[in-house]
Amino acid sequence: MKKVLIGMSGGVDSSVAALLLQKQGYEVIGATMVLFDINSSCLSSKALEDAKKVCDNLKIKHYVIEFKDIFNEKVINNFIECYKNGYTPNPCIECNKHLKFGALYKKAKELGIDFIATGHYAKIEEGFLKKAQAVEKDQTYFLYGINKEVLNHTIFPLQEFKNKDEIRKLAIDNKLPVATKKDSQEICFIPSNNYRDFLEKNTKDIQKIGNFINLNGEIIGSHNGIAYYTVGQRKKLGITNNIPLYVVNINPLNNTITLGEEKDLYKSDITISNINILVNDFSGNIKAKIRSRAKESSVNINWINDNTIKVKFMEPQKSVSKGQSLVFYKDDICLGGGIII
RNA sequence: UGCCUCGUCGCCAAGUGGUAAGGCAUCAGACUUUGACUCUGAUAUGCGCUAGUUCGAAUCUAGCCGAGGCAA
Repeated sequence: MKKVLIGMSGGVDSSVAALLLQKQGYEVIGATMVLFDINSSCLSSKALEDAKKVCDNLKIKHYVIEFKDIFNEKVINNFIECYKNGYTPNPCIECNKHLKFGALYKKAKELGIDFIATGHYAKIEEGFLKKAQAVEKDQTYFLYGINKEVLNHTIFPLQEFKNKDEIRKLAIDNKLPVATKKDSQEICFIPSNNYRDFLEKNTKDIQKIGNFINLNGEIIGSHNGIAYYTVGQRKKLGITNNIPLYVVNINPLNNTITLGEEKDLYKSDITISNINILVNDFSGNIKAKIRSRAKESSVNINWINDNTIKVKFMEPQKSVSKGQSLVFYKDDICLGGGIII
């Protein structure tokens, strides 16, 4: 019997995924990763209990695996450093790369388990990472960074579902204790959903008041520190104008933030680094997007070196933020991507 | 000191006798496994103050207070 280690968050998706694997005849072992101090978040201890309950329910083994150190290094520190330097991090992408499809995969191998699984909405076919059947829930954007080799040892049991309702229905029909649990959406280690508070509590010297300037370089107000803003942001600027103003640029060198109008947010030329390519044939009509829920657009690719690509979009993209990821697609295949610099 | 102009939400600003538009900011929801964006909703019993004219005043009148300008 094939063994599979499934990452269980305590939510509906990963619980149903475990159920499906079991029905498909796998020997399923549940694993919940403890990634940060549980006391700091009641949500997290609840999540752990829920995962356990589901495993009891399915009569499968459940491991609790501590990855605090690696999470702290690869996700939280990275998160803080990015914001300090005027970048806008995407912690979920880092977590997928280093934790779920990094440390967890390693752990599975140590335990003599060949496959890992998660409740992600994505598909794996013939070694390709493809968009989920439920396109509107597709999460390949968050998965482009994972190691290609790991793909061949990964199962996404939710890949054929058309929508979330079907999954919830399965959970209810099978009496999973988390069937009606609300979807999570905030950054997992910031349950308050306020990353600015988090930065204040977890770093020193992050508040550095500086100037808001307009496109002509004139000072038009003062900001609370570049870490509190991201390109494209409109709210919480506190600057009045007859038309709305947006952050168009963050300048860490002189601690200023440039504000402009909506029309000033569009860019066609984007450079990325930290490239991860998931296919052998990276050519043809390639499309790309710069945020999970954006529409893809055709691009031209220009390799600068092994780890840097200049990407030119046919349609200008709005609010391009350094630190966010650009992900390539060809039809429903996710080709890989990189981080905007 | 004389004359002129102006004073409407935190900011800008409609309204010029008929019962307070709008934009920006702010707040709250929705959307969303990042950050943002977006969408929806909320926000002045009151228009510098005090009297008066009128059925009715932010809108007219007088005085006062405040801001700016012109003149000596």
